Amino acid sequence: MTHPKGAQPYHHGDLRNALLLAAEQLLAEQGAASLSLRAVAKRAGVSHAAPYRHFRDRAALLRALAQGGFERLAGAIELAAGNASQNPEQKLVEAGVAYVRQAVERPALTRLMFGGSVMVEDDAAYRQASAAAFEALLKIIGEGVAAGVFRARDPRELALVAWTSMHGMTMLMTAGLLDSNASGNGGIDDQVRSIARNVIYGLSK
Amino acid sequence: MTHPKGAQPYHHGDLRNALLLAAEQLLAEQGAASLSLRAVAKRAGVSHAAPYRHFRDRAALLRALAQGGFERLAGAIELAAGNASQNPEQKLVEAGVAYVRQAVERPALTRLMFGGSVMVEDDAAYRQASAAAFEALLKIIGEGVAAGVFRARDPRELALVAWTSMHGMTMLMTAGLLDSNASGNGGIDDQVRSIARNVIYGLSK
DNA sequence: GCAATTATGTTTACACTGTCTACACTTGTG
DNA sequence: CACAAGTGTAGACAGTGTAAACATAATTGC
Repeated sequence: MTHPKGAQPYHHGDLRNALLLAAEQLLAEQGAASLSLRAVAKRAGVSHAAPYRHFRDRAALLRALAQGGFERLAGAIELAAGNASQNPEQKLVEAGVAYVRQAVERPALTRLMFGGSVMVEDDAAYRQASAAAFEALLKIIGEGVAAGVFRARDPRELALVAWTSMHGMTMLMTAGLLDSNASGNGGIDDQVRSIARNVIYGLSK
Repeated sequence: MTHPKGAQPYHHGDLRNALLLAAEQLLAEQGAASLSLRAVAKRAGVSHAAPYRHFRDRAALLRALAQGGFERLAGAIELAAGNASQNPEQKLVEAGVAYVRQAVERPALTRLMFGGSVMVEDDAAYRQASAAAFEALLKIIGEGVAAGVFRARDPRELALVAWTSMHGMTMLMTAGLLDSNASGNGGIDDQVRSIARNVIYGLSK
């Protein structure tokens, strides 16, 4: 530590995380398209080329951001399923609520995660993070099938149905094509529960 | 027409459409993020500022592209529903197949349409085009409810369920998180049919 | 017919972006 | 304590969106 107090140290100390934090803020403020690496550097109080010591390029930064989002998502699903009752149906519904809620709270991050513009290369950590979210869901379904609550089918098939529904709702909401703020925040949750139950019980008579 | 033959006329004649066409090609080739207005202009054989005579800015071009996508989507749904048998369930399934197929054929356009980065302002034509796609779906469901095939609920509620499922599948596929090319093109259709039927009949026993 | 107006393209210019290279400082290691 | 590796800075470059000034073609009013 040679820097006199009051002056900024030449080395930031934790720039990588500081950049991710700044980037997440800017992402939420103005969306991914207009998120400039230079603005991220400026917000972190660092020169415009400094990020290149921690991320190969802009895409790598965005990928790291998305990866963090998947980790939080998987955590939220597992937490919700754990808190819900033992009833697999209810677990599934609450997992869906957690999924959508998590996404709607961070629409820009969600669109980044699922937008497809990131990740084209097979970033291993990235794929693993997104797979973990699906596995959490798969576990709930598997238990439900074992308990005889859900139809005796390949849990992967049923999990896919649940996932696509919740994911579709998420995407439509973050795209602004669904009233994501219909009658407050509880409104979203109820909307998700309604859809989830309809998926569970089916559309047909 | 003062231009000698062999030379390009000063006025293009149909530049707006030429720009949209060029943009759609570039979109498919390299995605929306790196779609530059200048590249579009170059492909249309025109100077880099010419597009500004037809689109206020880059976003306006993208919005026009997305709007066209919605119109095609609505058309594909209606066509599929019309071709299917009178059975509302089957109509619904085939509408889903059309929806997903249309999207998977143009992944970049689809992500543009539903990516949320476009359209923030209430572009009336845009909203109308996207609403038309939903109305086509609503009609199928309404007929099914009237025929007693689907449960006696608000058709909007049921349509929402169907929409979210199909849309979720679409988004996961175009993001590369689902095997969109699992065993050829028929593979997609079958996957959609499987999910659609599961939604119709429900997950629970 | 033909001038005036409007529509449509071009050129030039500017600020901003991602990224590269050369350099400076700091920190650890022999 | 030298020196190598790691981390941050400064400057440069090509490419971007967009605005302004200008050029040309098409249209309109007489």
